[in-house]
Amino acid sequence: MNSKAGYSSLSSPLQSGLHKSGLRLTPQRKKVLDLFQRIGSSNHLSAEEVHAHLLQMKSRVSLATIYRTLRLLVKMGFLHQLELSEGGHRFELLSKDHPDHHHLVCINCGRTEEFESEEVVSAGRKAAENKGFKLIESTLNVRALCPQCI
Amino acid sequence: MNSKAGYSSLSSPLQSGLHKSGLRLTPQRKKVLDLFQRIGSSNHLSAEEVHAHLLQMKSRVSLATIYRTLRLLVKMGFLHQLELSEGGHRFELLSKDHPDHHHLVCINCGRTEEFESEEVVSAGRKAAENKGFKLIESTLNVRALCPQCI
DNA sequence: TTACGTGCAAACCCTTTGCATTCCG
DNA sequence: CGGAATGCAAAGGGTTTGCACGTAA
Repeated sequence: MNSKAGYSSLSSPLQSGLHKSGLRLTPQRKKVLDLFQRIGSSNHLSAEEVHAHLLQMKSRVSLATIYRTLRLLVKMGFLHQLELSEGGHRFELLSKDHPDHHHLVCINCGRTEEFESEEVVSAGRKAAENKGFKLIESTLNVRALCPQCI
Repeated sequence: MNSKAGYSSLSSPLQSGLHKSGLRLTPQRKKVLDLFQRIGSSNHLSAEEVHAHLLQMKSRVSLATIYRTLRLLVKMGFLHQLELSEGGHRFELLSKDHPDHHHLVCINCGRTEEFESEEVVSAGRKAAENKGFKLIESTLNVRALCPQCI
């Protein structure tokens, strides 16, 4: 039933999420989210890169629409926006089997590794509690040099 | 010998650091660093804000020079560049009595609190070790809502 | 049919840069 | 004096927006 050949014509999470807010499922929105799902959750793409990837698969989506769509998908919780690069943001798929994680970035070549850490999560939680803040998310960015760049 | 009551005419850290590299101590560079020292290490200023603060104290320093100076002071280790705001970078004074610390930011009003955490520091260190990276710095950014904005 | 969404280009914000002039050492 | 630094304005990169047309529901 739910195999590779079968496809879920019955309202994808994206479609139902959109409809709930009176928004529409457009081919462009579908293509952008599909791209992230196809490349997996460990990839971090910039808006320009999303644009380029789609072009490669013969889908011309304007950059303006890509920016609008990325913002929307972040707000809807499908994507996560990273703050790690110097020039511009990057986005990654947010999935259950790939929860709270942090990034180790080589400041020389940009290579990025991910890791998880319960201590970091609890440190963020404690900090928020101490100051009376309501936690939204905490992200640890580790700037470093990768083996090749040392 | 010394004219006024106790002043350190003998080469400030800024001056000696600059001279070591064949660079010069200019009034502009002095004013920017002085500003950060005057407001203390818990303030996070954007380039525009530095510009405005200096104007208030009747010092016109061009924005271009402020950007150049901020980059220089970061490279020299006097300032630290934060990655937390959506629009543009912020800078803070780096001092010994105010070491490794992290930021709790209200995503609504921008209010920022600082905190320290040994667990976070060691989590970053471990992550770098595990992947064979050479650690440079690790910063935890906690996005949250402050009491007033909840 | 009718909002909502798209594409295009212009506008925007933050930051950097080229160049003539100023000025530190 | 000579090279470094400044100020100005223009250029630059990433992102947003106004508007007319296209299109999902």
